[in-house]
Amino acid sequence: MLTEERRQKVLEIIKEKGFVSLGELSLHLSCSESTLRRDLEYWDQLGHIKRTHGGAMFTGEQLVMPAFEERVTEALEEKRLIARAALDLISDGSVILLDGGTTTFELARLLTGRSLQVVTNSLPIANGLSSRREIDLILLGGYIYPKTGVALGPLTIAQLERIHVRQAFIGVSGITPKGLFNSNLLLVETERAMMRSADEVIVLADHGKLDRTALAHLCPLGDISTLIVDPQLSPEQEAWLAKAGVRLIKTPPLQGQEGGAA
Amino acid sequence: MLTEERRQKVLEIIKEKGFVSLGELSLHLSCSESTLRRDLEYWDQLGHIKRTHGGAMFTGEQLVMPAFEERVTEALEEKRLIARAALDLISDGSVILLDGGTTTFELARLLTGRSLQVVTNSLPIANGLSSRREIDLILLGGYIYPKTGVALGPLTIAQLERIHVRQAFIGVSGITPKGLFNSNLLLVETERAMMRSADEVIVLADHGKLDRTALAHLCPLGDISTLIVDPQLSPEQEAWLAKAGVRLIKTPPLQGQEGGAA
DNA sequence: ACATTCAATCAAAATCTTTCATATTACTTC
DNA sequence: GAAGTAATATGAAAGATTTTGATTGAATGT
Repeated sequence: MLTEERRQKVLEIIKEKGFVSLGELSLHLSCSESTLRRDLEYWDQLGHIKRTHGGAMFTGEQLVMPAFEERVTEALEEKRLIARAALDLISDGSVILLDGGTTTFELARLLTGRSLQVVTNSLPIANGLSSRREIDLILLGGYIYPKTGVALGPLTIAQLERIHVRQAFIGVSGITPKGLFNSNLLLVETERAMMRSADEVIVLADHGKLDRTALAHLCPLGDISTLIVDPQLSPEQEAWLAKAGVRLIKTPPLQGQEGGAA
Repeated sequence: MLTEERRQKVLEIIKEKGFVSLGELSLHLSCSESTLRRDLEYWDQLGHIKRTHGGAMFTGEQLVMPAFEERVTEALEEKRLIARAALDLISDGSVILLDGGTTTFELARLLTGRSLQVVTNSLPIANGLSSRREIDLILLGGYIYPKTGVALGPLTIAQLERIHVRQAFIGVSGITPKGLFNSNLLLVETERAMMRSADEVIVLADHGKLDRTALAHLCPLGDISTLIVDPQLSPEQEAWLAKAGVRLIKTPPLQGQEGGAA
């Protein structure tokens, strides 16, 4: 097999799977791991993939999985449905803000083709949207938190003070009757600034986030306009959300659920 | 068989299969490998195929990669040498600013392993550096110019006013005795702000940029501290650069790259 | 602390480029 | 139309490059 041909196959596999390990690659292609490493290096240089310890992930041409956390695949279908529900709230030509996070990332993927102004502090989202001509992208700068690739801190907050958006879509780690939580103190500072900049605050969360807390308290429940969640939440949870005056949007139940078709 | 006829067959086979090796080609056509190589060379020149080690691949109708990645390979070796020369100017632990552009991108690539604070308005650079733990990354936000993925405009400028860096590395489209040029008006505004934020302004350019102008005038020559360029510039060019008081750093010539010559 | 995984290096194999002599084609001239 | 000449195409060989798989010590993640 020709060098180029093999490289194409390598890229194809990575593109298909999102992430591969070296061992997995060498199952498909008969050549040494050294060679595969070199191929990964090659595509990495061209920016189509990103090498990681143990393998590589696709980052090229399209909206891609965030290069950051592996939680992405967790509850993926639910996140997609939540993102789709969020999409329905967005009208053409408006200005929205997208927080970092896996669910907002899913939402970003769905925005293609819509004429919008999108503000975000998330590197993966900016990445995916940057080549879309139909979308005006405004990136929030600041200190980049390496773990998730979002901009945080005083610079980000200062920039938010000069920006006003119709809707802000926020992801959180936990929701309890006490309010919303996220895992990082700087992050919640930044998210508070986002909320101040928005007419409407829409929180995206799967039911797993309910009744869970995290390190940093973001705000009381009353500060948000809308919560979009999948329908698998308990009646009690629904009750205290209603009591706090949160507008609750439940996604339709999973249709093709069951059995992760291999 | 006529030459033309054989060449057509060669192209046809490549188009059909996508990839072919030389051996495979010579099964279908009875002539020497030398001749087939010349045929591949012929079609390669016309852009219908791309020669590779061991054979060739069809490219006639394939889509081309976006502008950014394409330009990367142009004068790549020179850019790398320029980037390497720039690297020598950076001391560990310092704060640098990287403009967008292909040469600064090469520089960013070389930064891995150095403990630095890096400020950039370039999405591709931020991408590459975001997971490096040894590097503190500060991203400049703003309107993202889709063509090159850099942040521009008033938001970016406002953010730069709150930042101070030791060295700013800037890429330009043209350099003449009249000064520096770039292709985008918003971009030069932003770059001026970068220059204001830096103690030292270092411009990276290959010799092809000399004596070329572009749409937007950035600044007179006197405003920059240092120009790093490959050594293929004319004596006149060197003269007017010296006259303007620009510190000129020439990279070593391409061929004579010392180092690990075995 | 451990087991992986990585980057760097090396030698062998494959392939490439260059060069040259020969064969073929095209063109000129008579 | 035939012979001679220039231009191009071909095949083969030598030396330079590239690719590859294996091996090493270093770096990384649990």
